[in-house]
Amino acid sequence: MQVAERAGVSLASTSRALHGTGASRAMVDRVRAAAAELGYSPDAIGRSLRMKRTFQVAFAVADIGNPVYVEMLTAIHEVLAPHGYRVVVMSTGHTVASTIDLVRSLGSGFVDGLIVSPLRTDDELVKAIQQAPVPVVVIGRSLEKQGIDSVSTDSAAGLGQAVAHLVEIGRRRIGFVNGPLDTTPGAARQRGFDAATSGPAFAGDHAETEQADDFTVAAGLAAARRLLSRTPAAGPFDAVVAANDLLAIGVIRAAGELGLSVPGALAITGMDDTEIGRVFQPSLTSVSLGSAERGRAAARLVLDRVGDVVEPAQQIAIGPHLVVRESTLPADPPAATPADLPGAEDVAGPPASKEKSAR
Amino acid sequence: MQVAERAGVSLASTSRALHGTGASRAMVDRVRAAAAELGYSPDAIGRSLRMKRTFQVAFAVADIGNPVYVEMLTAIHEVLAPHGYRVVVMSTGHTVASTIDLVRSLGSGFVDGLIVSPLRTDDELVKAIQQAPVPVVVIGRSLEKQGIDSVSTDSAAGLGQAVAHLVEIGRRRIGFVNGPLDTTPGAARQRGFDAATSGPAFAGDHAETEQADDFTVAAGLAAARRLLSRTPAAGPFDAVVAANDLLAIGVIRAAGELGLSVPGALAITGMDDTEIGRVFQPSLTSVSLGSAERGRAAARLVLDRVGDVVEPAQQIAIGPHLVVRESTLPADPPAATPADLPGAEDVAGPPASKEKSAR
DNA sequence: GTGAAAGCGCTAACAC
DNA sequence: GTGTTAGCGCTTTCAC
Repeated sequence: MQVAERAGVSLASTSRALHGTGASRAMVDRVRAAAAELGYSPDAIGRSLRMKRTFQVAFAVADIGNPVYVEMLTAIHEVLAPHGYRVVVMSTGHTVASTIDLVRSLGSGFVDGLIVSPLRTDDELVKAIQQAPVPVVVIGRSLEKQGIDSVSTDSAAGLGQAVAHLVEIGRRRIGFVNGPLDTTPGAARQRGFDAATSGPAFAGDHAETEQADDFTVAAGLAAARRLLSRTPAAGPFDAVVAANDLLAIGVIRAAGELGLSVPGALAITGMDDTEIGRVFQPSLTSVSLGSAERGRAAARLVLDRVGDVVEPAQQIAIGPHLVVRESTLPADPPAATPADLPGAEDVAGPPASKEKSAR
Repeated sequence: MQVAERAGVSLASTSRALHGTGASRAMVDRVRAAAAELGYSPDAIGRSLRMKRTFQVAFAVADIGNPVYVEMLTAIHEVLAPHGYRVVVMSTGHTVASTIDLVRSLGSGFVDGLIVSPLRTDDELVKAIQQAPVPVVVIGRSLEKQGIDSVSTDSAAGLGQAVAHLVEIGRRRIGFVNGPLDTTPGAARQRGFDAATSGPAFAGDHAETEQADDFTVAAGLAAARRLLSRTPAAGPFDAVVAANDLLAIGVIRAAGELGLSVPGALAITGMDDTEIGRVFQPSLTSVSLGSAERGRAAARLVLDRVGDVVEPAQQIAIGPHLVVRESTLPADPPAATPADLPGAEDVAGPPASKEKSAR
């Protein structure tokens, strides 16, 4: 700041001039000019120390490479950046313990808030979040009762939508390829499948689950091989519900290996409605969980909180909705592309830069 | 810090005890205990102000959603996190001007270094980078002569590899679907294609370029439709080289529309070797540009620089290499999946968590 | 509307 | 090996 003082005014005035409040036109001009000349921009750290705000928000997930989290990150960034907030990417690690460490590390005050989507949760983590020194928003299961801001979606209901759709197009023997049950999404989706396929409401003849080791294509392929090698008494499977798009693509590949046409012999649904599913051949029917929307909602929540809104914990729910594409088309069309790019039908969301890319 | 002083020692000792240097066993134990009791962790901002280091590095690209950048981000994070560095995600915007603004903003000192991969570059940006107050590493074209650390790859040569491969498997009439020419990658790849298909070394009969509006699936589909609607005098195209994987997938879809089998009637190559290409049906032959490796290299470079290594600007080149998959298989196999998951053959790189995902 | 001065939390000299 | 002290760059009272 000594530098900008070359404008012949005090430190205080310089600060005031550069940062809005209470300075005369003349002062502002003078200081601005001097600052421009010297190529000066105020030090973010000094500012942070004084103001006790870093203008940074952390986004933490287990695996930043996951398309779903990438969509969230993009959305979060888009909401936060215009407000002058930077986004710090962090990893929760794969265990609850490492996630707790992460939350505790907020104590050093390098961010004003945290958006976290933990794969696994327990009471200790909940407690750590409750005691966190900065606002924390959880994307995942609802924690309203625990007094924690959260953005959730009903993936169990989403699974119900997928099953209902398959039954509606005449499928009766439905397999479910799920990911690890000890994860929050894995557990929720299992609940959804079980609910949808048990009781008199289920019009199908058979329902069966096979568990994949992970939410990946490779794991989906392996699990689907196991599932499809079995033939239920009611007859061979005519549909498979996958717990996410990556698993679903593994299932499609397994179907290919076995010479099963998709959707002719085997209809397949995914979940998350990711780009990869939209452009796949056949394009993938998927339950959208509104990843971008959840990201935006979470970002707005932290923004509220850091702006010292002190209302009680909020819970925002984003409804799942099914997007029907080729992989569950009633008739088995030739391997041609539909008139427009698959996925064109569901450009309902924001006019975001979906399918954008380069280099 | 007043708090931790409850341990009955001075501020300085507390700092020393918590942060390594020169404190007795007893002191360390005592302070650690007190700190643990009070749930204290040292304030990152105060520390930064004093040390003039933020322990943060920014990673800036035009579009964080692009799979290539996601791979880089993951790799960068993996290298930096163990060294105690946080990663701040930023956007370069789509114009050179906005990228220049970004570089200038480093003046406020919120990060210790920047890794940037600009789509477009000009002299002014180069100058801004040279004058930047913190180390900047550019991923893209080589800027060694300009005294800027850079990590580059020879995508032009990579295009040559793709063309050579197609010629080798007997293709003679090769189309090229490129992205915008006014981008650094677009220009380089055009140069590569032109070099590979002109002069006596080219054993093919015809070479022709069609430009897409963007590096996306949709743009690739549109461009491929235009390209394939033309029939060169030498005969219909029997191969298409795409400037990246997303464009290539657009080309595959266009081929589907026209009833052209891939690779039977039309062999197709992509570039970037992304997950989406690896799992696609048919899996995509692609020129790997070592995204993760470039990310790691860039991260190590900034790490060197912030550790005040003062050597002259470095330039690290990552060689492109072709990964052959189904989309250019000499014979047209039935639509079955190969024995293992496509892409399994090229797990040469790090044992990274490729195809990892969840939720 | 402007200047002077205090102090955010920390680490690194510097004495002892 | 430990305590004392200065000061990093900024914003914000508090006087004027």
